[in-house]
Amino acid sequence: MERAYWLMKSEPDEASIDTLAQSVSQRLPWTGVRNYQARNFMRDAMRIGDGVLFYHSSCPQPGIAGLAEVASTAYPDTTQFDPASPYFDPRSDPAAPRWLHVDVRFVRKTRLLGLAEMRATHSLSDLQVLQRGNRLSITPVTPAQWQAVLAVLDAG
DNA sequence: GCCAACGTTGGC
DNA sequence: GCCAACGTTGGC
Repeated sequence: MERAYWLMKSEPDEASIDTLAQSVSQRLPWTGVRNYQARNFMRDAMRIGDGVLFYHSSCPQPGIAGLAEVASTAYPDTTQFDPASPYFDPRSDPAAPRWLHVDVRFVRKTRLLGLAEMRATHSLSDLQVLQRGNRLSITPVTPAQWQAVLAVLDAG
């Protein structure tokens, strides 16, 4: 299967591109996804080696902050069973975990490609994350969109 | 299956 | 803090 591409949102207060870069293995479990569509992308469509645009959300400067790579297939998210976790889900059955996640590996930081610039750039205008009403924390990116993002990053 | 109420996301 | 948009829940 050929390499696919994704945009994954993270709140930098929780996990930023620097968190990923500075983690021991430069690799983090993408825990906390509690949306079925986003979960299904990880479970059904992601493959090891897929490219990831690391996006900072809910922060002063939202935008793409770096590149990463899918580093595992999907496996159960342990935070769903931890009552102390904000991601605790009392309705999830340990025998059939509801929530899964992949691991993500650091590739490199980029300049911050801010949301306003993304919106102002024609070649990026069809990115799913920019579409009206989109709230998904994980969205697919086409090979053409991936190339366009890299080109815009280089141009800046 | 419908749909109103409620919760969450996330930019501004 | 506001609010648009969308997802989830649960009564019926």
